Amino acid sequence: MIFTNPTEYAIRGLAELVCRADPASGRMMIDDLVDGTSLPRDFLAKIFQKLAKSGLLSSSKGRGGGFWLARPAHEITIMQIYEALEGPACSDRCVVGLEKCNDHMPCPQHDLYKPIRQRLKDYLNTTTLADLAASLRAKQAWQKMRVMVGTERIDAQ
Amino acid sequence: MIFTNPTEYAIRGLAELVCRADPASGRMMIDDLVDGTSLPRDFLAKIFQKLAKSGLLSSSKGRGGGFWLARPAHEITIMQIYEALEGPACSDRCVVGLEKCNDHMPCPQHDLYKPIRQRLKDYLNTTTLADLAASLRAKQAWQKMRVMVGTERIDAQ
DNA sequence: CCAATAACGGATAATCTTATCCGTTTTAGA
DNA sequence: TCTAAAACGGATAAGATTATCCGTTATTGG
Repeated sequence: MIFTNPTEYAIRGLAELVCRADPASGRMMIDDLVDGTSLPRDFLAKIFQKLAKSGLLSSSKGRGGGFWLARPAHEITIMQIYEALEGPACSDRCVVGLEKCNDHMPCPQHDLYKPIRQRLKDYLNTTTLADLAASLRAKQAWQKMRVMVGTERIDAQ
Repeated sequence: MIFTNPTEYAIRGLAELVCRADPASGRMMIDDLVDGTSLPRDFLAKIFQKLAKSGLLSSSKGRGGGFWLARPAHEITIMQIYEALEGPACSDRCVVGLEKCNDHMPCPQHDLYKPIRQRLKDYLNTTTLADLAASLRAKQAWQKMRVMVGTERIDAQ
């Protein structure tokens, strides 16, 4: 509905990175990052390379290499990830796809949809990787608890 | 961002239908509907056939045939068009794509995004073809006015 | 009843997205 | 300095989406 496949991989991959990277260096290899998850190794590697080029990630080759955030997790927003992968201002088209619709030549739907679009943008702009990592940790703790209590099959999937 | 290409074509095509069909019968042929627009004839025909199968449109073959709304324009919502083409409940996944996330096993992001998703759904559920047709008419009148005043090139696309 | 016409529907093509593969380059540790 | 290891990057494959084509079927007006 909102993100493409690669963008979702990126978000999940980055959240995993923040959660599980070596605390001292913040660094992690793709192979380590991927295991325990269902993220596709090669494809995610390509995506991370793109994120490195766009300046969200840093990387180094060779032994001891890997990826790490180019700046603190609380300074990387979902919007930045989104735009790095799907291009800038990719959320500004007319909702209903009428032709040549923008703020200067609006159709009435444009104005009706505007607050919704704005709300979404606010979410994307204020939610950071730090938040996502916290969410991921919370979710994992939650699942672990459920397994212990033995209710994990009740409403799985 | 929200709709696929075919869904946008459908929305535009249906809005055109409502605006320009024969007022008495509400009926219109694909060929007439398409001209004057940039809508792709054959592809839109396929989409309209799908909408006919799903019960939003009625159609008849042969001479004097064409398409017409199966019920009044104000009773057809964007959501119905959307679901006819992209499947039911297609807007309920976890925003950030964490695995197995739903209302029973939420991640925190799930709850944060919920009101935004709800807002969007409300819009899709309350906006009807009648509204879209009105928007289309307003937009066309607006453009016509601009052409007459001679300012149409100032901020065109 | 015939011919023109319009939607129908299956086949196919084109394009874009998603995914994988593999040789290359870089780096560090032994 | 050599070797193993890791990201890099180009090529390619696989699949899904988007789009077109064309013969078929149904309908109606003449």
